[in-house]
Amino acid sequence: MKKEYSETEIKIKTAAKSLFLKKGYSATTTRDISKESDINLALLNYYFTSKKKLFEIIMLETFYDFISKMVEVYNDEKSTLEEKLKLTSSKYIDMIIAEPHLPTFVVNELKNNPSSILKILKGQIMESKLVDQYNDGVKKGVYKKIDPIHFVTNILSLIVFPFISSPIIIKMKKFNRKEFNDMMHERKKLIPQWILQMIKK
Amino acid sequence: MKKEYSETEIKIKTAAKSLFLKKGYSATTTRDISKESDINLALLNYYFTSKKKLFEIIMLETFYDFISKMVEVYNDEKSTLEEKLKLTSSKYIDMIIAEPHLPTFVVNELKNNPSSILKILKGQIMESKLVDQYNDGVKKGVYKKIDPIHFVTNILSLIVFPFISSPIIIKMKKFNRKEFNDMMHERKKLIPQWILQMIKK
DNA sequence: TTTTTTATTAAACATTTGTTTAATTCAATT
DNA sequence: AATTGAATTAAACAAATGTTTAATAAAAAA
Repeated sequence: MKKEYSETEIKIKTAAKSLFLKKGYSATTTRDISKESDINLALLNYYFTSKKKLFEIIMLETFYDFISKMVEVYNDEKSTLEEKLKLTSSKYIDMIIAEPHLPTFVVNELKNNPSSILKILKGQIMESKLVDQYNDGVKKGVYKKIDPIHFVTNILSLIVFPFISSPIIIKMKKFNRKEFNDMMHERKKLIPQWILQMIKK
Repeated sequence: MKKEYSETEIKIKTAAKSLFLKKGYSATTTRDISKESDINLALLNYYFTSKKKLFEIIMLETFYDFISKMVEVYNDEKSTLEEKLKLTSSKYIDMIIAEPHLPTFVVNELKNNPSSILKILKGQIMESKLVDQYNDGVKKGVYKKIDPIHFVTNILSLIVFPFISSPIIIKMKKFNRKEFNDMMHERKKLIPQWILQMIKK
């Protein structure tokens, strides 16, 4: 599964990831990548065969990082449902602030290439500890009886979508980047509260 | 503001919109458009000067449709806050089911071209009747005192994001397209309820 | 040291792509 | 019917782009 990459390969991958995330697959040229990584153009094909292959490697790694961050938290045995909500919000918001292009990139590749990406995604979410805990709450009569897919969907929506629509928010509130990020940090606390209110009877 | 388009211009625009929405700007070629619209390649430049100009026209029209649907409902004088929530959910979900590529398209162009798109967006949302009604509720002590930007953001997040992440949802639940759409229809009722629970004290 | 393999480079190649040209057809006007 | 201007077409052009080649440099193995 893992592969050891040489120094040049890492240089290429790093530059390519940055460009693919920022501009997407089609708008990124191999010459862009060679320039950004400061390697000779031919080395891209020498090491990665083709632009497409290189892209697929990066895409899979990126998507894997994105999903596994969620899966880990959702399947933690010790934490409560509320703690899981807090940790997920916090981790994701930090991750996306550090890499603002991540959501649109993932979203686009989901659309263009759903099958290959989604191999990663087995039952790790709908059969997670978090969903169990939610279902327990339903049985105990403290949570409303709604298909947990809505619960899972809503968490991700409230966390991720604001980043995707950041230009709108920034415009509407006349924010600068810092003020926008502050708003996102604020949501780390708010989202878990909101989610709990949504599911409570 | 408005322009009368000839039959051929409409054929070009229709095909171009469909392709730009599906594949994005860079991945759509002028030859794709000429083929799909069944017009001669040179006519694209004859009528629209360049691929870029054509794209900008389509992008602005599309974005305008997307936003104005929200602005209209939000500024309706007669309806209550709850009615506005219901109507927005319902209208948007129907719109996106009919044009599933819309959200990712808007999202991408927001990222690539925020300034030109957002000219459309003045204070029509943050100074809307809906936000007034929310602020009234806060004053009356029935709603929690939180910056209304969160309120507005959450509405759009819960409506739009599930479509963007549809491949994930479909995979997790082993849905087909119809079952996914049914889930979205279900959310027309649920989202207004959730939003109200989120803001209530 | 010599040989062999691996890494790197500049240049070339073949397509693709956006755009333009120049000729032709069509429609409206005189 | 003749003329004018707009609409349409096939072909060509120039630039961009992904990939390959063939030569050279560097590193590893003998």
